[in-house]
Amino acid sequence: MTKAEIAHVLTEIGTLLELKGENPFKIRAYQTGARIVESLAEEEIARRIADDTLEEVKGIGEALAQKIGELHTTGKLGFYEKLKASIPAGLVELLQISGVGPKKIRALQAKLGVDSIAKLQAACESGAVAALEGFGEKSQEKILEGIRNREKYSRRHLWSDAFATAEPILAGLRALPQVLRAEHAGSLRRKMETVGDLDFLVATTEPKPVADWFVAQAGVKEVTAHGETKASVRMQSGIQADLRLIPPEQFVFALHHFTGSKDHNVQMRHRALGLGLSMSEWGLVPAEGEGTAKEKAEQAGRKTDITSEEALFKKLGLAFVPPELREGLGEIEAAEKGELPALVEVADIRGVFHNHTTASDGHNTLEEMTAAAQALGLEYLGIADHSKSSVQARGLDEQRLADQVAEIRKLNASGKFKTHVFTGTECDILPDGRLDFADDVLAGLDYVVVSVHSAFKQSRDDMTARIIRAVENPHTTMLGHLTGRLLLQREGYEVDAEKVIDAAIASKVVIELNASPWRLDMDWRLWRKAAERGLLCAINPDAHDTAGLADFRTGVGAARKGWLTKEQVITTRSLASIKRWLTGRKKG
DNA sequence: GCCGTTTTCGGCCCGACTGTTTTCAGTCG
Repeated sequence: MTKAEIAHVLTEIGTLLELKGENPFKIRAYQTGARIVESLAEEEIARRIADDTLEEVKGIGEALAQKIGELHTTGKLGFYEKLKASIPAGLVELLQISGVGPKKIRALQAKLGVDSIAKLQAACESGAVAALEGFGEKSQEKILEGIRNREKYSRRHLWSDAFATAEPILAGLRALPQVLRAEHAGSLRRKMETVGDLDFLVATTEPKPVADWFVAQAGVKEVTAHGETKASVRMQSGIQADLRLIPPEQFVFALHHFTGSKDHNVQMRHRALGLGLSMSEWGLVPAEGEGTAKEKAEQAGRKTDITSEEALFKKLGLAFVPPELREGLGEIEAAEKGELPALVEVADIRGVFHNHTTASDGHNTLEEMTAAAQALGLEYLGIADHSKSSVQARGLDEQRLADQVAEIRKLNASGKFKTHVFTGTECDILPDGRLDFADDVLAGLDYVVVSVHSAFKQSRDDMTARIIRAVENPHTTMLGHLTGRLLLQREGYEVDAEKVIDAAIASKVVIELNASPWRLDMDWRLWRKAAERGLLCAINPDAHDTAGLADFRTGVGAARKGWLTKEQVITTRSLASIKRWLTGRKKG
């Protein structure tokens, strides 16, 4: 079994145990275990199973090590099969309903025999749920509403869509006279590729008018909470937005807390406890003594010297951890040792490769794209239209490619734009790993992006060998979207990323971080280790129109999540440096 | 189920909001 499949089983076990009413900490152990498995390299898991050292990984004990080993070697787990058999399959889907958790599900099953969404709906419609102890009319209504909208409400959203929704809300909050400071938090601030809901934090001494504005703003479909310190709304798009109203002196603690991630926060609290401090969204207070954490924090908050996240981290003996890194994947250890990377920034980007024009499936002409690149301050723009096999995308044949190259050379020579245009292609990787153009055609271009656009259903081994063959072609400059995934729409094709990365490093081929909001591929989780081993990254917007060029900014967010520095991202290099690099590759 | 320069047992983050309650459980983040 692959690590992704193992992690999936561990997560499933956690969910099933939850439905059984098991010890919450046991459940968390499985969830943590799943996350740890995901964070390890495929080969490390295999090695640790082989030499029986899985238990040395923090968070994995005897029981988890045994289960992971069994899954990895046999592809099955007796414990999991039995557990699954003991719980009606329909119970798991009940968890999707907003406001319904494990305890309510167990009560509904025990007293009404509910074991599916259909039965729950029927029970609500007959009024049986409202009559149940611990439930009432409102609960019943809420459950029905949750059933009706479960798809819409549970859906995640592309980071860029979430950001587009959040921006005007944040601006609206900042414009209120009672608001001293407002920020967004959560996975949006951490630049996760998808976002579940929006979190807004406001520092204020007059929370009521702020909450009132928030629940009454345009685009609100439903108000789900409206309290003293918190308000929640459901927007028309189905995305939920939460507002937290915080006294100014506690704002920094809340900002850190609600930025998360959960794993990061657990580790931070643990660290604080080790220093005799209790950490919460309210503040950082002595762990000992009388009173609730909130009471202590309120007293401490008035005289706290911590007024920035930098100071908060410093108090715990840590360097400032940028929000993108707060995933509980080693950032705290690195911050402690002063080994956090200086992350690449949007301002570092000097150019972009892999963009389309009307020659293939783009919506803007070469000149329009170049003008847009110049307006973005980019020194160079790579044009990489599709090759002839991508018929659906009007891929260019040899003649049309030659015409385009001539057009680009003419444009560069004209001096019309400051932005230099590189000639390239997004050359299809054919099912057997050959490229869609002959060597002499490829040799005439400034650079070559190779991508898979067909035969997605090949076996993992075939796909891996296919891509590696393409990567090893001496004319290949960079590999496009490693997995071909479309976030929230389509899984990527099966491929052994580790092996492809090794091949790319060996062949001095760059892998792109496709910055299209739907792709963000290669995934940020793979970048840290790959870059440490020497892989270079190109942040490519894969723009199909002028507006799409700016997506490189979204890509920078993903690159930062992957711990990438300016040096590891080739598109931060100057035009002169890139020209030297491209020429050098041709000679070498 | 995991972990340990306080611990091999007893902790494991903790508070807000809602709806059902008459003092609190469940859910959520």
